[in-house]
Amino acid sequence: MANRNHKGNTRTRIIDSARILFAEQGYQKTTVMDISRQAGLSEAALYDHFHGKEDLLLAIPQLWVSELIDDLEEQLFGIQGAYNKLRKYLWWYMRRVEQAPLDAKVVYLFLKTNANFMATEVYSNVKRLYAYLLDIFEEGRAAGEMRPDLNPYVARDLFVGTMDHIVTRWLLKDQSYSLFENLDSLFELLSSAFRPAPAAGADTEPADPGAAGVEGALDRG
Amino acid sequence: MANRNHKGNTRTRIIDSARILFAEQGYQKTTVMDISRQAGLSEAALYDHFHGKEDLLLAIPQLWVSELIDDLEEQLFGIQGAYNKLRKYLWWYMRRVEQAPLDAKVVYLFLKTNANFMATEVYSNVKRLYAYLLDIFEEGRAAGEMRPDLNPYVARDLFVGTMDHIVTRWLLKDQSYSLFENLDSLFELLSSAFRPAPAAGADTEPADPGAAGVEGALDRG
DNA sequence: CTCAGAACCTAATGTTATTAGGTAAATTGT
DNA sequence: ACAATTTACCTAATAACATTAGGTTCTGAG
Repeated sequence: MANRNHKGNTRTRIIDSARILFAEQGYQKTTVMDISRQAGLSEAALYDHFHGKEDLLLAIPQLWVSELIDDLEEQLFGIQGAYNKLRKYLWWYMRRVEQAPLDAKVVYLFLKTNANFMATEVYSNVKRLYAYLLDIFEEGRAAGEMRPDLNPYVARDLFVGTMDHIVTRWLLKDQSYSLFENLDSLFELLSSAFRPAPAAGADTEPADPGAAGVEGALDRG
Repeated sequence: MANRNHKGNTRTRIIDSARILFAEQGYQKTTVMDISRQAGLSEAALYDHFHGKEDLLLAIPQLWVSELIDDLEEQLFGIQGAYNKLRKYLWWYMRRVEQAPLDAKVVYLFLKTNANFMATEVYSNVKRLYAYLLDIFEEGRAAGEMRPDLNPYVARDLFVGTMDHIVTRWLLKDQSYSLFENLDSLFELLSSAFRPAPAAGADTEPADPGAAGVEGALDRG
């Protein structure tokens, strides 16, 4: 018999226990004893696998996020047009969050605010995920689908900020509704932000940037 | 002599010390001893003023946020047109964050993820702050400045999400650049999301909702 | 001028994270 | 096959905090 020498197995078991407990009760209110008990070992044994509680926290979503990276290219492969890619991106991400709410909770609620997060591999992967959007916006602009004066970084902020906001609220409200509610309407709004200002009747190639027109005298900060 | 009986004075001094330390080193890494020492008293004395460390955390931004509420109406008073109000809102908020980065840091990085936050007075004030936007979008739609099919809640998510994203990054990057960089360009993008789809030459009343047109065969989540 | 209570103190107490030091099973080198 | 290591685990400290007990000094009202 003897269940020793699980190798990587135990590590996974600890991570799984921690993920559930952190997502359930929060990082602070979960004790190391809670986790080790749930994983079926002593506190000290946990420290043979992780440097500490925080190290464990950082380890939880590593696999999930790296899988996201791999899946993203896969999912967008073959889709034509910036808006189509954008839409796929949004639906795909929401689905992935819906499928792994615990990982999402750890990332959004406990990791993103953590001081050491920016030094993490998770962080650099998240950045890559978001950076993908820059290419899409560039493509859209180059193809004339999007406004010629579009700043891809600003566009990304708009897109990512909105997405993160939706996800965060959903997580805080304990996934009590569907992430896809209003998503069509949201995407429609986002899309029109990027579309070129249509110059009277045509639906491609607008000439003038600054064609705002509606607002009048605006005050400055 | 005798500096006893400060009454409310000491409470303020504790809050000020905690605000600085939390913003500097984070909530977890700041000890109650750090705070009480900085405020010039013993740990036990601190507990005569606050129920505990978390209670103290929640108390920090209370004044700031309630001042925001009061100031907002003041600032928007007399401004005509939904876009003008929206712009003022954005610039005003960024300015307030810039002026009180420590409070903003506490709210954005330590409070928003806190489980008890939703039961806080700060939370209900933040909600009121955001709810104000709903009125603006309603107004814009009613006046024909904005698209007739605009969902105010979705519009608010777009606006708030983007704003929060910009602010959060700025805070995480230690305020190393100006919050107002690209703000004009950002506002332009946001505005065009809300503007009615101009039906060939006119600038009011587009008939059909689903008038997306650009994207083709889209997959569904 | 007493007395309630405010504001503060030192010194416990309790809870957690983390470490020391050890044991037995498994693995490795010979 | 069998010493020597290494791995995976343990019990029992230790240490860092948050929080509480219980007391002292000052202040101000009656």
